[in-house]
Amino acid sequence: MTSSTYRPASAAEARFLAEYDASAYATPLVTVDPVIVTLRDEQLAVLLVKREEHPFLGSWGLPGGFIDIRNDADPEACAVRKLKEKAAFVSPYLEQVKTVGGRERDPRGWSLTVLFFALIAEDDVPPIDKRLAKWFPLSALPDAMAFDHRALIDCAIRRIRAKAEYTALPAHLLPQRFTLSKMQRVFELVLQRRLTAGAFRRRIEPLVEPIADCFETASHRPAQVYRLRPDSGSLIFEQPLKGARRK
Amino acid sequence: MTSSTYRPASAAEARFLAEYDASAYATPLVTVDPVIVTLRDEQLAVLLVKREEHPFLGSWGLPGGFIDIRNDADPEACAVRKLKEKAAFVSPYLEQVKTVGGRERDPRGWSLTVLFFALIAEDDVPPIDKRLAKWFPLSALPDAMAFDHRALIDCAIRRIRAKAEYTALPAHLLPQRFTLSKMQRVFELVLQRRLTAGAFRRRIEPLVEPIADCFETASHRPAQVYRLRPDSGSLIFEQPLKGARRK
DNA sequence: AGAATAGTGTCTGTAAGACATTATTCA
DNA sequence: TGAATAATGTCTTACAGACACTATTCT
Repeated sequence: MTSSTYRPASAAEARFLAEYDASAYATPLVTVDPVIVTLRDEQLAVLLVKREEHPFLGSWGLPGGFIDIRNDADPEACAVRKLKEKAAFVSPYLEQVKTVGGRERDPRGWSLTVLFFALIAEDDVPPIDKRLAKWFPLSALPDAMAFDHRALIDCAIRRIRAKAEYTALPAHLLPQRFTLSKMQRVFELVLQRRLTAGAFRRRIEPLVEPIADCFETASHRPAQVYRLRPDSGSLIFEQPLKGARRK
Repeated sequence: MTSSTYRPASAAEARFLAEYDASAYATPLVTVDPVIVTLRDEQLAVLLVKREEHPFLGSWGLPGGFIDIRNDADPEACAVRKLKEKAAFVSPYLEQVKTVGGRERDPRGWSLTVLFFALIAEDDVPPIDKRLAKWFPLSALPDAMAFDHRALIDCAIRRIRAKAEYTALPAHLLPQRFTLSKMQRVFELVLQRRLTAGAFRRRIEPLVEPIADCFETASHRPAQVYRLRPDSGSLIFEQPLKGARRK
């Protein structure tokens, strides 16, 4: 299958392309693996599916799979499709991490996988079919997982934690409306350390805007409800976080 | 070709693997493209090769190519092989950027490429066959390039520039021994702005060590020669650079 | 001596962390 | 009134950028 919109530069090139047979060469198996991350019970959790096919039949693994060159426009589209097939996620934040591959990572042969992570707010998590998929907190991942998926998860989580130091990435784990206390808690869970409220607010304030007359009320002072500023774009801070608070 | 070291979990899985034919499914074309970067005449420059095959015959493109699943252990090994095939680079710094793919980027069909960049010191650049390959300064890249290689170069350069803000990545563009002034100049060229000597030295000093009694001499005060500290590892700074100097 | 670059010392501004204090609600 | 959390104000510290000043060599 050759591309349709491309205009060959010469008759010789057109002939070459007409005769080109991509299947004549041995290529790697190519998959996409999304690490779908949310917060559950104050813990980072990832969605795993139970494999219904060989190899690793019955093991837990990432909800990924082969790129379908007929239907996927690009790797991102493939990742979105995988997310849709497992559950009707509402356009979560999706980011490519890296590509890993080699001769040994898949017993079916030389394989390459494009690793993504997706962040989704706890409130936006759709119900899942518990026979097929399950949320695992990071602290209680299954012992034996399919392929190198355990290493892939570690890699994606490292990336998320690293970016939380100098961007507002964890904001994508929050619902659209949130209080700054909730937001701080999410950052603390991702960063695995306590932050001080003053510094956190100063840092995050330029990226959020209060929703007028909207407060979250409880048996204490009501909390202003915020949303991300529509123009806050990449959510990058000038300064990385420095330390942790002592108490 | 299935992996040899894997031990199937069951007889059924062993049977499945024995009968698995990876070539039965349509897979993308899979390539690796390294953006080889050095400094020439006070400018960032990339190595391009003239394509000797269709498509884009005669155009300049990145010195990449197909993954050879027989000989390449993983994508990094493939990138190293590509670098070796074009010139005997001495183990340059190599980093994966991202993977791009889709239906339209290669007229031969749905293709995926794993993008890398390599950094190499001007002094370590081996001589190249000028009929096959050529260094292009970033400011004077060829107008029409093969595939989406122009966009790939832009992407790799953006990554290098971004990391120069919070890591000592540009150090890999220096020879093993260098003066701090030379180092500062390299950072300035990568960052495209002037830096102040005081702040730069404070920042970089923990990552380098002076070589005893080794000075670079000229018609002015001799400059201490430094090398990277062997333990400086990932070369990450606590603080990102903030601004530029005025004059 | 003067040119040229290497290298240092110090001031200032900015922003982070610490922490005490005030604010507001409900039980 | 007290518990609980929200939100603010201020002090201290760390470090980047500015910039003047000293150091050392060669011509």
